[in-house]
Amino acid sequence: MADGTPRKETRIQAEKREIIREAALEVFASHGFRGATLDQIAEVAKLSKPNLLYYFDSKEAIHADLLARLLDTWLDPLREMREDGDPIREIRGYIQRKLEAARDYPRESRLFANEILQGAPRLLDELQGPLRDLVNDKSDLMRRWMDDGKIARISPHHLIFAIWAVTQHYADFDVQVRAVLGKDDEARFHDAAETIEKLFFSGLAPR
Amino acid sequence: MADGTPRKETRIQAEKREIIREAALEVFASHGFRGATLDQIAEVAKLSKPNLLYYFDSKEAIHADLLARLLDTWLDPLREMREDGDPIREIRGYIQRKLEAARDYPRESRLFANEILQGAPRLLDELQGPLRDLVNDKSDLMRRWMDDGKIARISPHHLIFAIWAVTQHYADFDVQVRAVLGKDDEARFHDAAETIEKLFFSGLAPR
DNA sequence: TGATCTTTTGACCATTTGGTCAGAACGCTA
DNA sequence: TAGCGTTCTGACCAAATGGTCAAAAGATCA
Repeated sequence: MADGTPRKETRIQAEKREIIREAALEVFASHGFRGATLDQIAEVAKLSKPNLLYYFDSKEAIHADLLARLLDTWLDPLREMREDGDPIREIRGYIQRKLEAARDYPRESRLFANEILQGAPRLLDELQGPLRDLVNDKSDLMRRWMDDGKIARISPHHLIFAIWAVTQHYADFDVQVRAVLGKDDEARFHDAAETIEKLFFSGLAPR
Repeated sequence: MADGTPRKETRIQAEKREIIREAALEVFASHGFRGATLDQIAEVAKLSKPNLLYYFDSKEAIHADLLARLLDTWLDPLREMREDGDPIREIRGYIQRKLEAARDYPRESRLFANEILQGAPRLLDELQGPLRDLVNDKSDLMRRWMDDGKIARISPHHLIFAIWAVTQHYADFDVQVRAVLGKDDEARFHDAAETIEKLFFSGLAPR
């Protein structure tokens, strides 16, 4: 087998690569790409540094691997928003899924946030391509709901931004949220859901 | 003058330190603390690296200086929220000021975001002290407004988080916003203001 | 103008860090 | 179990980076 075709991934390769991804996610999410070191990742993964580099070509390669897997996970909650079904329920469901993602996958959220903050050097194409297309698609959908008088008329793009912002905030700015609410406010995601719900659907104006 | 008292800052010192702050803000905001290098800062400031270190003791010291100046600027818009005056107007005004800050001082916003994302290692005390106190104070104020039926009943803490999230999003996630809206949507801050306004005060439910 | 204090610089240093490599250890299967 | 491909490691390297220092250059003012 002298051709360039990589032979099938062995069991050990699959396992170790997964261990490395897990460790790298941990480290990249809390220190950013530049802030993370291979030594740290190796330590968390309990592997030697050369061993890391046996499974991935470079630090960049590990990071790229994580990002590549991230975007789909990231967009799935929005993809699930369906044309049929009650508009208010659909939007509420989307907010809920996004908030759950922030609660259950904060490291992924921070990895993403770190990347965007630095100008998305390794993700720009994805943003301008698949992300943009999906958002435009769902914006059209929401506009139809508005035309039918099912929801208030508002900029769909900025509504989506608002949903991203308020949900991801609880993952990305978790330290700040905790600092304000007190160390471990276990109810914070529940309270957040309730508040966002009221805010987004009824607004602040008194009844 | 052999005592430890630092003698008065000279004109040149004041000027150069300001130039360095400006350059460092630029670099730290776009690369984070670890990602930024003294060489980059020196280049932007058009000074030699040893010259930088003549004005600031270390990379840490420059960063600390920026952060120290940041928090006040950061909290001022919230401080301005007054008990007298119409509640809805006061909250609207706060949102507006925050959005203007995101538009006019995106680097400061990103510097802050970078810091929080990494767990706020150099800012935690400020968050748990002054920030927390101010938020609690304004939360009490809002609760009084709710008791008086002036605004809908909602968690004041999470309302404040929501305001932070949706406004800072336009600074911190600017690349993503641009990627979705198209390269240079000059109206994005105007549209954002309008959308947030409608969302927060009337909500999505159809009239 | 000269003396003194401030500012600037080039050369240099130690550490950190991403990455390489030769060979040893391991594990699968004929 | 022998043989061979896979996995792993210690030693090592070059570049990047934060920081130092002695001395030169520039201000300042009596």
